[in-house]
Amino acid sequence: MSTSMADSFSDRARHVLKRIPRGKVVTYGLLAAMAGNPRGARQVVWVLNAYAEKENLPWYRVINSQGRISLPRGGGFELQVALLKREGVKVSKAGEIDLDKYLWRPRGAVRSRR
DNA sequence: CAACTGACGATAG
DNA sequence: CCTATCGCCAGTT
Repeated sequence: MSTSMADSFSDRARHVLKRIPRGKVVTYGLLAAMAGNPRGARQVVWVLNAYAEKENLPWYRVINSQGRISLPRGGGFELQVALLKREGVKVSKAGEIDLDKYLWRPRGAVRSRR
């Protein structure tokens, strides 16, 4: 195949990010894992800062493992909450989101043992 | 090449 | 529940 396949973590992370459905969210760590590096949560942050705006990525659909908004008040928090609510995601005043309800589970990856 | 930087995460107290 | 600390990893300086 082509030799120009970057295949970098950043490329994969951005790719996954674009697949997050409206109204759903993923955690930094989960996104990193889906991109091939379970421990690349911090790289995800880097990717978001580096490409989100440029490539119009749904950066606001990424939250931390505790189900909370990571951005600080006055530093993006408000905007992220607004964008999420706009997609139907309920966000508490403290910035908490119900992961059981909104976490994106690609292809029933977890096989919800019914 | 060493040090630094993050919107993190798991763990310990 | 909360703060502190350490480990991770790629991109920057």
